[in-house]
Amino acid sequence: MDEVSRLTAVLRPVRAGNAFEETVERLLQVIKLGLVSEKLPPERELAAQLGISRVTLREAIRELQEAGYLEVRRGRYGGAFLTYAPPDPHRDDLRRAVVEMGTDDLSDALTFRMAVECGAAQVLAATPLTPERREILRERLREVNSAGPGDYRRLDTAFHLAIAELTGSALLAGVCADARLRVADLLNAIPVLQRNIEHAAVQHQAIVTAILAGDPEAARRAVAEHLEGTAALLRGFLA
Amino acid sequence: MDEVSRLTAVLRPVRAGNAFEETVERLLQVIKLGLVSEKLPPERELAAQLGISRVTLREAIRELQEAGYLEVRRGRYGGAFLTYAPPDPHRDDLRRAVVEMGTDDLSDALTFRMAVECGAAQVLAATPLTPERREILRERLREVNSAGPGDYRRLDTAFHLAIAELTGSALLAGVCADARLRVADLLNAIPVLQRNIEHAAVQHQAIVTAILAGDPEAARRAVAEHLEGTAALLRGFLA
DNA sequence: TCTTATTGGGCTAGTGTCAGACCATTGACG
DNA sequence: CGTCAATGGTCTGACACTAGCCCAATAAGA
Repeated sequence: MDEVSRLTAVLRPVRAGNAFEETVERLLQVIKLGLVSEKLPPERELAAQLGISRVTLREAIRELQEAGYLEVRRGRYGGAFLTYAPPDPHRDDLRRAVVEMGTDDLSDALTFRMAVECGAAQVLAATPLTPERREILRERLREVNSAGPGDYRRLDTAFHLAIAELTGSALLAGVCADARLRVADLLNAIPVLQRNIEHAAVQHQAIVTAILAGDPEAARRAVAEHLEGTAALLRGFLA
Repeated sequence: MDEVSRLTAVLRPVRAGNAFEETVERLLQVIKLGLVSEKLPPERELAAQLGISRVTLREAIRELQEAGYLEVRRGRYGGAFLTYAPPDPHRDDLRRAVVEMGTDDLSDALTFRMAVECGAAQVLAATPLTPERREILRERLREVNSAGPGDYRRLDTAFHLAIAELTGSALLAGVCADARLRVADLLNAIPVLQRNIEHAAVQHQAIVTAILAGDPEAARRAVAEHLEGTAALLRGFLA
């Protein structure tokens, strides 16, 4: 590894694409992850949050509207309403999603997710938590445990993101969200089986227990084991 | 944590600023971290790597030239040559750097760095490594151990980034580089004492040993202990 | 000494993006 | 049934950024 290759991580592109494309991507992932339940925030507000102009945001919304993800209504109490229901996944969908993504990108994304989510759990476990924050974590766990089939992915994501957000680091929360977004299409293509949910519930419980006990080692290990399950499943398609 | 706050991580700005500002920032950090030793790559090449036009890159370079970081020479074998030597740090510099950064941002950056670097080490330890990659890691360790006072920061950074890069995840390498960049000014303001170097050398050795032994637990713990030292020092200024 | 490849310097036409203002529509509520 | 606040729809002038091209300078090597 010479000087040149040492620079690749730092001299990566300053911006991923044009503002329009990035906005479409972000909104699409927000929708697919179920992070927004009914309608998007008003355009002016959303544009401000995303740091783009209303014109650009509207172009992105129109794209999603034409693709059938949104229905836009004018007037007071109007907005961009979600018209998206995650399709019932089949095994072929998963294979197609994996192929579409590319093996290198998938491997990259899985490694990335493993690292940042384990890191977040470890840091959170090593942090003194206020009773309020401990309760938030427990609440997220309860939510995902009581989720119906349609809500499961959404609440599972919310649980995992909560771990990163509770560290108080916006940067860390950002990369964890990013890591999730990168595998969202793949996760959506995996059928949610009752057996998997029960298995995940045990692991989620272990994660929360370790964090609340202030045990970074156990927290890290629990998250690693949890993520290894889906990672192994997805990697299986790489062969 | 309601739906709105759950969105903050994913509805963050699509782009940090304009291309010019971001480019200046990136180049400045590359220079300050010592990731490039003599001169920058040719403009056309650098612009392509950063994903920006030559015009924008040239504006950024001119800014850095006027600020005294670079000297630009025309003609064949010309280029943007570094004219930057890290100043001898004083305690006041560190205090000033911490105040300038802001306590929230500093805390965020330290948490972020802890999470992603521990995550990277853990993942790398859990990955089967080719003999070549094992040797690269040992080589980086040797380099930092044999570093002179002027080279220490640079090679220390190279060692840490190598861990992330060896995972093979460009995303992970990117965020680890980013994490380093965010605390670069602060690290540069900390005097490099012989005692600290010796202490760090022991910890570096422990990190490498754990990774080569394939022990994610130990790798994570070693990195955490290593980073906790500087983190504690910097946090001391927050009081 | 001359040639030439490589590099920075500069220009232009075209596109992307923005801020801000104003218009159009809608539905709750008095 | 009218009012009005909130929201999407549209336009404009300005600026940022890009791709591509050619020029100017430089130093190694013939």
